[in-house]
Amino acid sequence: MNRKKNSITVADVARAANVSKATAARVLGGYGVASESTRRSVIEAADRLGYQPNELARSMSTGRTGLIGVVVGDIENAFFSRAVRGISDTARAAGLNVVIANSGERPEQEREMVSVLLRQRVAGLIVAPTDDRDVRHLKDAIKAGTPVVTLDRWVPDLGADGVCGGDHAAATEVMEHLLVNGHRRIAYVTAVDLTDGRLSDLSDIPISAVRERVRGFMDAMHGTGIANSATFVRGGAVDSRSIDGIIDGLLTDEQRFTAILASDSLIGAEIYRSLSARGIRLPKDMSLVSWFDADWTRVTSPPVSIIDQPTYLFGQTAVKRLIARLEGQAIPPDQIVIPTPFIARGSTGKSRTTG
Amino acid sequence: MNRKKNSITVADVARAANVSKATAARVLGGYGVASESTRRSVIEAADRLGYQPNELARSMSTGRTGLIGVVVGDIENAFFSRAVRGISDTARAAGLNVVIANSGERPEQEREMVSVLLRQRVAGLIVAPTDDRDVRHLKDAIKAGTPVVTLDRWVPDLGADGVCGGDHAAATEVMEHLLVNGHRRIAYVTAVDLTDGRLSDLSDIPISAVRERVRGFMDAMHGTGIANSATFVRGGAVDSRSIDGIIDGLLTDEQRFTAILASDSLIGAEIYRSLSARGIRLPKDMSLVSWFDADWTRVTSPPVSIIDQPTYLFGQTAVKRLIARLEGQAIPPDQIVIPTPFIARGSTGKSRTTG
DNA sequence: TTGTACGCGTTATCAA
DNA sequence: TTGATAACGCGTACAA
Repeated sequence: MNRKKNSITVADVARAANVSKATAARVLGGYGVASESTRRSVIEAADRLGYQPNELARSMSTGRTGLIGVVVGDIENAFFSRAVRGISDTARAAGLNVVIANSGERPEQEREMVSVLLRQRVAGLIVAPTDDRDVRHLKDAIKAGTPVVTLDRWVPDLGADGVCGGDHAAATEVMEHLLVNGHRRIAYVTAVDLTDGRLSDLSDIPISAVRERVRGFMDAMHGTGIANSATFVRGGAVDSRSIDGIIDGLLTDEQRFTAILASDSLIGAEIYRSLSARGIRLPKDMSLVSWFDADWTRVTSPPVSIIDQPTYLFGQTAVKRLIARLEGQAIPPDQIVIPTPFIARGSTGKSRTTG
Repeated sequence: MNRKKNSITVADVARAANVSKATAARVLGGYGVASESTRRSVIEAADRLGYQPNELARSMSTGRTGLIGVVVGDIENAFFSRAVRGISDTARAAGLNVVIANSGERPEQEREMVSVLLRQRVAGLIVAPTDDRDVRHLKDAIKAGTPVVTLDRWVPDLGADGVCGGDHAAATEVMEHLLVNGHRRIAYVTAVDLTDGRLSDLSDIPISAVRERVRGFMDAMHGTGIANSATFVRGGAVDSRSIDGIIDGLLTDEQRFTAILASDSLIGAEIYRSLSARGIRLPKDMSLVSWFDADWTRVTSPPVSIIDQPTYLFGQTAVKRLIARLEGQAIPPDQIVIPTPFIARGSTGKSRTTG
């Protein structure tokens, strides 16, 4: 066993302070009792030697790591990085440390990351599950005693708490706004991979957040007597190229679309860019609404109407719930819905066909 | 000692497979030798019981964690989150895991986070140091055998490798562009806290990246015979309010400023917004350049000229260097400079005073 | 108030 | 090819 670094241990400190290992451990660990004099000499010896407690050994001994694992879809997405900030700040304040991992919105990688974190013996997990139908790894974690809180997404039969936005309500709110302004041909654009880019059934959408929004979208459409609203949903919006393709499709469609809903701010930005490049003016030629209050939505002309998702709060709430679980609260798992209000800005106006 | 979760251990697997602990450990750990038959029965027992190796115990035994610690200024800043992505991807590919922490650009918190990571026994550290003059914690880490690579910033006497942008060169390039276009009254806006918001000496800037840019900025100004260029540097740009104040100051200054350099993309976005709100037109009334190719710079009208910092590459490079250190390469620590080219877009044009 | 001795789950050494 | 057994650094009954 070739130890690489030989860091200072309690034994070293004990020796230097002429006390037993146990005594040194007690004052350094801040538990048990010790006389003022020995306490002083131990502490003196400790920072003379530059003692740094070994958190690994401590965890082995106590059985708890004080670590919480977080698996997000993409840390580069401000949606998630802000949530991570909320998680970190709140966890830190509670004396917990945070380990972050990316799933890249890929189920295999999500499973892999969860496994890594479990082997690291995290006390609990916060995960934004990539696919509703593929959550056995999360169920296993829960069964093995590691509480899980889902972030931004809700998986009913998982048995975990979930913190999500009010997706159906937000979609309804946006649609009301658009319908009142005379819009009827409205498209919903998402990154979700749909067969052929088109939606055949709601259950094809494996992420509850998106599914609920689309459900709200379609409910509203049906309410106005539009039957084929499923054809107004476009999937596969994953990069500039695919989004250019979708925009081209929408612009040349026999349905003369007057408004677009972007399922997240990355898609929103690409749509904005694509429309600008094609000389489409907002809101005159087209209205645009994006989920998430991203920086870019405030500097465009006109600024872009958004659904405000307070993801810092999402994260904060998720941690609080997780901590409650860690403390042994045995209430049934449930869904915590955080309101995500629609904020109208300049990118939405009256439909050109009526206004 | 109340163990909370009693996970399956090698001992359990060994018992189930009717072999000794040592044998089970060998096949599960993938080291040593074992006959094909025992290997099979051990593996069968392992995944029948759902064995998950305890990484903590493994680390205790081997003395290495396979963890690398990262301390960034703010994970919410796309500059850093992209770097973190570069770090994660590269580290993961090398079989290392990543623990991320925020310093909030505050020295105390940076020290605290480094300490936390060290206690976690990370194999190495990647840090964006908040203050050049306050790096004893990093020196201590290095001395104790944990290699450090600084990110985006270079601290000469630290004895650590550093991955940075070509800050002086980029500033020079931008300034050439602006000077050629007739600009002379150019302001540099940074978040760095300067006494009274004004710069008295370059050494007041505790972050090499900013210092080098300002140095390039002032060199170029001096080159045109402008002596008091230090007064063109404005500090304390930390939020909307302070930036509004700075913009107001610049617009009413007796120097009729025609161009502004934003030290990062958060500042850039706020400046853009502040200028727009005041009816200042780009580039007619004012030219603007921002560091970092943030999303928002591409959707404004006109799009904003930037200095492109490939921070994914920064992160990737930092990890590679760190791994080289972990493998024991004993070359002297040095600075790795990554080019950060100026990309002219619509926000920079001829100075109104000459054009 | 202090010290002894064992356990946590692994790896690694050395005999068998 | 296997199995006992001692580390690793810390917490913690229990005894002194």
